[in-house]
Amino acid sequence: MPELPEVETIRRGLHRRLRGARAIAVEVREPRLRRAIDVERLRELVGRRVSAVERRAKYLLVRLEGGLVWLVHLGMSGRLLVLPAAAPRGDHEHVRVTFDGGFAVAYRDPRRFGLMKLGREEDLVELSGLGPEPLDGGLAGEWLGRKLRATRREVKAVLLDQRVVAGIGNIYASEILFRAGVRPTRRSYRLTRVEVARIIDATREVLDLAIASRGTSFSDYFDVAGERGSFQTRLAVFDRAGQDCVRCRAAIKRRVHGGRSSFYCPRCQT
DNA sequence: ATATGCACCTGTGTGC
DNA sequence: TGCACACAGGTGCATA
Repeated sequence: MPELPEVETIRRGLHRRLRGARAIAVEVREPRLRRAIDVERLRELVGRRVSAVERRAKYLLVRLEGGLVWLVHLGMSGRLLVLPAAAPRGDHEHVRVTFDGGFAVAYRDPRRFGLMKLGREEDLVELSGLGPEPLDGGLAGEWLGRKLRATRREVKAVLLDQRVVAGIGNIYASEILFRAGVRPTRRSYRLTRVEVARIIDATREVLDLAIASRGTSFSDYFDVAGERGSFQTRLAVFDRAGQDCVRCRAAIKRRVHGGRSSFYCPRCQT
């Protein structure tokens, strides 16, 4: 479900609510996510205070005093909600961490593709090898440009590769390529310099706009307060097969590749 | 290096 | 109403 804009929206909400709070209880009802939660390790949360909530790619990093990080990935269907401590357990609520101050963070994930662990940052193997953050400025654009020119893969697969650039998923890959005017099936190394520059610009622009809209909610993405995002009303191509292109009125096409759908305008994207 | 298939799970929508 | 099937925002591994 969640890509960079959704995870960033959740990060902001968690940061606001959790900073300075102390965990007082950890309850795991179902440890079997894609990899099982080490429950004993996770219980080391108890008694620790949150110093900040950060994001790396699609991972949330809840920093705790003492140098530990509570790492959460939401997979396809994961959600984090901030609730009153007395709120009833919801469906598929696998983990609940209660904080002083009378509230709790609930992790709900029907498909259980998420990840949750506690560890020192340098031991979190999930974070090593990730590409640069596309919104961090600096050299991320230059790096992405170099990577795009250096591979024969299809450009959409390159954008989805977290080692090349961190945080883009299936929705925003299609949206970025529409904005850049490039078909998802184009071979990356054959892109012109102008096209590469347009992809770099579009990456920033699309992600910034989506964050400003607090993410894309089809049916089941909500932020920590249970609020929907609004970027679904601004999608140009994703999930719009057969509908009119917002620019040229041609019919949007859908293509399936390796089990994943791509959407593009056959007229605007070359 | 690249491509493909599959596995991990549950829920939802569609067509019969 | 039931049933079969396709598909879903992600990742990781095994195999060619």
